[in-house]
Amino acid sequence: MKLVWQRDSATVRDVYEALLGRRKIAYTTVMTMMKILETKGYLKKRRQERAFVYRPAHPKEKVIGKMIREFMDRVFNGSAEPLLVHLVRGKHIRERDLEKVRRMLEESK
Amino acid sequence: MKLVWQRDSATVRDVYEALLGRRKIAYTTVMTMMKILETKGYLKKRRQERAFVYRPAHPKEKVIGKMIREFMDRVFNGSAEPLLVHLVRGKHIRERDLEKVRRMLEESK
DNA sequence: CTTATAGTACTAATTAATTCGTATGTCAAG
DNA sequence: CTTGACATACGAATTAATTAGTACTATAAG
Repeated sequence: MKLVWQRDSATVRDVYEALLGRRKIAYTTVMTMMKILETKGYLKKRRQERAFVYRPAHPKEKVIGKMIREFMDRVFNGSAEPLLVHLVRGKHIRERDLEKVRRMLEESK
Repeated sequence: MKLVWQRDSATVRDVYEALLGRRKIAYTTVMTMMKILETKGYLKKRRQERAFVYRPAHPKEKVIGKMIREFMDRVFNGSAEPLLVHLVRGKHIRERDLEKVRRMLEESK
């Protein structure tokens, strides 16, 4: 998914070659993965020339939002607050970013 | 895991009965799950009377911290800031909780 | 027309996770 | 001593996810 997002659209070959850099994998494996992502509704495909070109079916923001929500549901029974607390209190986050968040919160007041 | 945390310690039977409330499941299934959690280092067991009593092997905070980090790595390539931004901007979080976070941030300044 | 190439479709093998059954042991009640 | 309740150990069946192979098609080069 990330790879398709980065490129906004990508063929199986594009993704295949990008993945090859990191690990050994078969071309058809990538094909299968992308087909599954398609049937699950994360990618759309469109024939272009000989090959399929895949693009995201939904805006990235939306998908990530859904992932966050699922994570929250699973780990914190759906409430965001404890997650925030962890993030702020733990050493997950750099001081510089904290400052950014402070400002954001001020604005949205 | 959640169930053991809630109880601080639990037998297979405890967990089994708690799960039964939600879905049909076999006693031995729960046993296997807990044994796996043990070999993976999430639970410790200790014989008590006839049965094993399981307790968390690590403090809950620590485990959850690890899960958050893994999630961040996977989804945001390891940086916390975009996750924060999502949480604050999206409708994941109630106004009341936002206020709490604001206060926390002020204090930790 | 033949062949090499790049692609898909379909199927199959592999691996990992989940769920459960059977055999067996222990203890307390009768 | 026998039986029933309750436990574990071990192995196996099931299901889901991941990875890959083979057959077939279209196209462009020669």
